[in-house]
Amino acid sequence: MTEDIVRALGYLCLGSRLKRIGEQVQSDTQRIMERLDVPLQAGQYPLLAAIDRLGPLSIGELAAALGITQPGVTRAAGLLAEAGYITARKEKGDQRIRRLSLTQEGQALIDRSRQDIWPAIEAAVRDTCDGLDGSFIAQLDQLEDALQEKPLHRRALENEGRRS
Amino acid sequence: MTEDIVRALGYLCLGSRLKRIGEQVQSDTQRIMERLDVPLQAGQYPLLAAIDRLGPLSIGELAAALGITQPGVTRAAGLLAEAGYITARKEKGDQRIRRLSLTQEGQALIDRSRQDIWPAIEAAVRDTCDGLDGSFIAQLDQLEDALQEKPLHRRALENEGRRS
DNA sequence: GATGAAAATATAACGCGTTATATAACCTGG
DNA sequence: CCAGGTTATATAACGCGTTATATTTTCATC
Repeated sequence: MTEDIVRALGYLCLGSRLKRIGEQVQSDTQRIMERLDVPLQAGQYPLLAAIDRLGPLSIGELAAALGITQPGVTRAAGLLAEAGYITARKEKGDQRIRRLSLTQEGQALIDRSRQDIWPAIEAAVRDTCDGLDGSFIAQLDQLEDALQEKPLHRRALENEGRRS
Repeated sequence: MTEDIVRALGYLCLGSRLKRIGEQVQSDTQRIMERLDVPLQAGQYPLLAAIDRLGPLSIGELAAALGITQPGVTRAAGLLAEAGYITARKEKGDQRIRRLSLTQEGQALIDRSRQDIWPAIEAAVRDTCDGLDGSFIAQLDQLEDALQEKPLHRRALENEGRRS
């Protein structure tokens, strides 16, 4: 087994490493969602959650709320609209603004998520992060090891078993 | 200023958040590299560093060393070969394997990097991470705040000034 | 020593972020 | 009241990761 260079390089590769761990978490999360029949990409949840939490938002407000760029939101919102979870209507008064709201299906999905899906994901992630301590780099090491040893989706499964 | 939803959602959005911070770090790092006239993408450094550190590697070994998938390495290696920093030659004995080595320019770039570039990047990142403490989520909050307040490239600039 | 499985790499298509730029609606000063 | 700048969104092109699959070479077995 060859050395993990990104980990070995430490501060020098912090960006690559954070992206790598983030992708791992997203991919594990996706598996939890698939098992619970959630018809979304993991990355689309924040967008829906933002509208749910803050009320109907413009594209620009969403971009600010999510910390991503406007074209990213425009595209993601297009996909979610196509899937039927949000709708856009032009703002009365300023026709440039398209205000995005949840549809009934979108709201239903959020309701179900708040009830069943989000708690499962959150518990799995919290479980993984709970034991971490020490410097930032040390915690990244531990987090990667923990995800490797028991991925989020396995933790979610075991939590589910324990609860039923 | 609207609420930062990804931060507010905490464990639930950890994947999105790690990716977001990673992209921020990469983008700041890129600016440091541009100022120092490094003709690379920040994400290409780990690949060169791996070959430098471990010697000529096959595509598969590189993928393992970097923790990314083989097609990702194939493409990145193609770009670095095109740019003249690495070469591939078929393994004597097993013609399936293409072993990647640094060219003279690649080695020169690495030498310069070890001397001047990597220390600058590493110092800026270490500077940013040094004060972090507490739980993982707490450290992520602090890291984002620190990057926001003084980006890596500004830290690198100031360090340079201090050294000269 | 041919044949079929396994291994290494390549290619294609996509996800999701980015930057740069185009378009359309709004606002403001002369 | 319109000319020009600003603002909101859309579009295009790219970066860099992924999965799925094709291709080539090797290996093992009969």
